[in-house]
Parts: sequence; C-alpha cells; structure tokens
Amino acid sequence: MASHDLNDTAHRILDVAEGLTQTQGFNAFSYKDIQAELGIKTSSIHYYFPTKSDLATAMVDRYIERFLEALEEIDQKHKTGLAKLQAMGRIFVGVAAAQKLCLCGMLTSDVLSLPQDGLNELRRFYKETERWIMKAITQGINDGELKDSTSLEDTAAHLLAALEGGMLVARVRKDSGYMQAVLDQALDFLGK
Amino acid sequence: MASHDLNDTAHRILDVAEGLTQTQGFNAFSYKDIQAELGIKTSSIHYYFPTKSDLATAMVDRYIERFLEALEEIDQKHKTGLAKLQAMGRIFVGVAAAQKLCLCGMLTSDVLSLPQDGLNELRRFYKETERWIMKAITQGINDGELKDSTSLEDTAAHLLAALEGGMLVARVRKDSGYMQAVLDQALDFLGK
DNA sequence: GAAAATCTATCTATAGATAGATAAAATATT
DNA sequence: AATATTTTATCTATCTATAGATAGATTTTC
Repeated sequence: MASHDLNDTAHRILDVAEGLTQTQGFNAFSYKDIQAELGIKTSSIHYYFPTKSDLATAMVDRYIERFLEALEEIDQKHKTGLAKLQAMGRIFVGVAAAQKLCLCGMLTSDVLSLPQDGLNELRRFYKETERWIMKAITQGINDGELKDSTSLEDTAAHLLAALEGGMLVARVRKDSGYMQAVLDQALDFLGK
Repeated sequence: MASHDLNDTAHRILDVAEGLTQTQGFNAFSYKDIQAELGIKTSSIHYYFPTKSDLATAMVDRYIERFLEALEEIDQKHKTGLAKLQAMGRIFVGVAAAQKLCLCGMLTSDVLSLPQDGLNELRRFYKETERWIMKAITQGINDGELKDSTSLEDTAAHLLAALEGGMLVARVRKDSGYMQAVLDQALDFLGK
C-alpha cells in the first residue's frame, strides 16, 4: 500500500504514530495515545490499520518513500558530492535537535515486534540510503573534494552508522551541538 | 546498589533481563518472560526488584560496572592505543554477532520509560566510555600510530556513535561482516 | 524460632482487538 | 430530480489477554 492510497485521516494517524515512535518507541505507545492526540476513537484507528503490525508497515513505508524523495531533491538542489552529503546530514541533525530518532533507527531496536514485511522495509531503507551515499561520495571524489576511498561500500556503511548512532547518543547527551559534531567529524574523515 | 550486594538469584534475574533487553528492548519483555526462562515466579522477581524501574536501574548499573571493568582490563592487557581501541571494538563486534544491541544503546531508545536515575546512568556510560576512548587515542598519537586529531573530544564522540549505530544497523543488515567493516573503517580514519 | 526467599492467589489497569449500531457520503435506480 | 441502496467512516460497548504489582501463606535457611 503506497502512501498516496491513504486518505487524510489515515495520514493523520500515521503522523501521530510516527511522532510517538520516534520519541518513545513502537512498543511504548498505544492506540489510546493516538486517540488522545487526535480525538478519534481507537476503534476508528483499527478501521484503517486493523493490527498494530499493519500500522508499523504503513508507517515505515511512508517514511521511506518520503526520505528517498528528500534525497532526490537534494540531488537536484546541490551540485557537489560534499554539498549533498552535508544536506543529508542536516536532515539527521534536525531529527536529533527534535529529540527524536530516525524512525527506522527506532524500529530497528524494536525489530522483533515487527512483521517480516517491516523488517524487509528497514533493510531496504539502509540499503538504498547507503547506495545514495556511495553515489554522493563517488561524485565528491570526482569533484576533487573528497579523498579516494579504499572501499566505497564500507565508507558509506560507516557514515550511515555514525549518523544513526549519533542520533541515538544525542538523546542522552543533551548537548545540542553533539550531533553536528559527529556529522562534521564523519565528513571531515572523507575530505582531503 | 552496586552489583556485589546482589545475591545469586538477583544476578540470574538480571542476566535474563539483560539478554531480553538487548535483543527485544526494555518495553518488549515482561516479568513473565523472566519467569518462563528462570522457573521462578514473577512475585519472587518483584521481591528482588519491586518495580520494573528498579530492575532497569540495577541492570544498567551492573552493565556499566562490568563494561568499565572490561575497559580497565584492556588497558592492562594491551600496550598501544590502537591495540586498545581494537580490543574495545571487538566487544562491540561480539555484541552485534549475537544479534544484540549494546544494553545502553537499547535503553537509549527506550529512554522515556526509564526513571531519571537510569537516564543519568546512561549519560555516565557514554561520558566515561568517550573519556576512555580519548585516552586511548591520545596514547595512540603518542605511540605514533594514530594521526593528530583536531578535536579529541569530537573524534571520540564520533567513534562511539559509529559503534553504537553499527550495532543498530547490523541487526537488520544480517550480513555478518558488517559490524567489523564499520569498526575497521572508523579506526582506519584515525590511522596515519 | 527468626529471617529470608518463594509461592499461591488476586487486584487494577491497560493493551490490542472485535462486534454491532449509526451516521454520512457516494452511487445506482426509478 | 427524488429516492433507494451501498460504501465508507465513525462511534459505543465489550472481550480477552497481559501487564505490573501486592497481600499473605508457606517453605527454606541460618
């Protein structure tokens, strides 16, 4: 089910679920919490998402769709590989500033309560994002901004890991500059 | 309450709770799960840890105590800064191989369901570990193995973020070499 | 026999989920 | 165009299962 099949109410439900998941975790909120925030009964939420698994799948679907779109926009808006990586980094810095976790990062810790579909989606998220990062790094190397990499794949994996981990740690280390520092450091390693 | 005050049963309870937290998350298991694995009634578990918050605090206390001890042992067993960092990295690679998350990493995503004490403990974990990493890097620089760092603090923060994030992502990317690759890459950045 | 540890039994609250009534909107029939 | 039918959306009420927690009896240990 792609997100354009969803009506307004379904989207609003997902908005709340997404926020709650990113701040508290998937197991830490209930349909009642959504009811409280949206003024719509839990039974109506079940109408759109019969089980919580369905909710998870729809939520992560939409998130990935939007995230990948955002990466495409970055591709169009920014020219150099480094500028693209910085723009992507800014997304994560923003998430950390909101005291949130990447939705997929959070779901990755709740992974055992997800349906198999959800797991596959998460895998897709990491894979596609890493692929995008690899492309950006390659471009940066060609631009002459970034230094040659022994293993492009490992370098991309590392960058994404650092960003996901940074958001995690940032929740505890309330220090507002922390996430930016992690990002800067990671990108610095890629520079000449 | 330091972990040497705890008796055998309490330790076994914490063992199970720790395993469940690292694989499923703190909100995803119940006292009943511990009962099932340990053959001891939930009421008896409440005898040792009246509330789940108490359990969380004791669990994280013990974990940090042991982790910091492990770092001290590394300090004694290994001479160079790089060897120390590699040894620490091996701990995390082992956790990932067991399809687990760092206990503190997992609790960091469940942070809102933790008591304030627990949050402080988590903060301590990251702080102390970063401090240890800084020391090791400094030593590595003096050893001539590692290159000079602009900001020691940020470099250490980045390394820890990459490790925490790596464990997270490794759960989804079933690829068994993934975590090692992230570690190698991160350490490679520090080398000359 | 006192203290520590475990058990049985039970409570209250909440979770996710469903049945069935009802209202509102869209579509079809005359 | 007016009416009937169907579909979509929401509600009330309720179920079953499980959560964390507690009281109090019983057993084990010292």
